[in-house]
Amino acid sequence: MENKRKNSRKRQAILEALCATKEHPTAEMLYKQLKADYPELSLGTVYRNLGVLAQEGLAVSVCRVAGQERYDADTSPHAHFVCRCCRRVMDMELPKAVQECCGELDREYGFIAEDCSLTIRGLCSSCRGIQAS
Amino acid sequence: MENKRKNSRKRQAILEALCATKEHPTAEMLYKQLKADYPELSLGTVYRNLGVLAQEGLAVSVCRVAGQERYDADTSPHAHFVCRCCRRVMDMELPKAVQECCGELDREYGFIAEDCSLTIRGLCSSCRGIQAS
DNA sequence: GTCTGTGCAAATTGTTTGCACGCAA
DNA sequence: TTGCGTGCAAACAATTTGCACAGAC
Repeated sequence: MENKRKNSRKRQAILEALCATKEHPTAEMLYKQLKADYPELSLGTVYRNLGVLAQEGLAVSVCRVAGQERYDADTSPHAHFVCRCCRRVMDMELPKAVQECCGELDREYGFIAEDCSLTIRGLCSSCRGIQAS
Repeated sequence: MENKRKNSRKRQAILEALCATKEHPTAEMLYKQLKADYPELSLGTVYRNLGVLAQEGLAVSVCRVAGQERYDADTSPHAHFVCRCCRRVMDMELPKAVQECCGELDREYGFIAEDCSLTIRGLCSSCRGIQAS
């Protein structure tokens, strides 16, 4: 019944890298970054550990951008803005009404809300000047 | 400059099928359903036309469930509930605060909001009794 | 006749997995 | 020594794409 997980240096490194950034990296971005310090690291290990960390609640997969999943170690309730031009993912405040709405789902629909994700897509402040369409 | 698109019977059928359901089907679900009436239909055509319809604003890809994208012809602002057990996707009301928040992104962050998606995951009323974990 | 739409199958791509070995406990 | 963790490469699965032909205009 106990947690049989061992301390793995690589899992630790993946979590630390994820905690240290606000970029909401993809598995591949993490892989490339960590490859410098852990030359023998493999992409499969990154995916496997992101899965483990997600199960443990230490990380979440935030949304998909350009076909790739983005990960975040910040599990507090917040919303995300995704720029369709530079593809950055940025944190935003989550309107209180959304959190309240989750609590009311039970009463209103009989649903149990376990996870809530608000994602807004558009153009960020840097890209709005560059791009028109 | 004109719309050079021809009326394609299959594209029409795909859009109609999408309009007629609240199931937020996957490309494959649409394919299987339409295959009855259009035996020569191919899955690639469904994907291609979903892309075209999305570009024209007649359909949207709503969210990913179990690795597959779900599509919707209802492009009015609303939220979605995804049951992790039966994997149904259901419409919900979008809190007014969320729509307001989109309008304020410009002032607050300098972002231009183009699309807003609120997705809540959990257990639906049918599944909550069946499943515990 | 021209040009868009389609079937088909191959290609692409993000992610997962099997296996043998490595390493933490 | 036990059994989780990892590298590697193959497997997978959803989606995309090239090409030749079909059908709408």
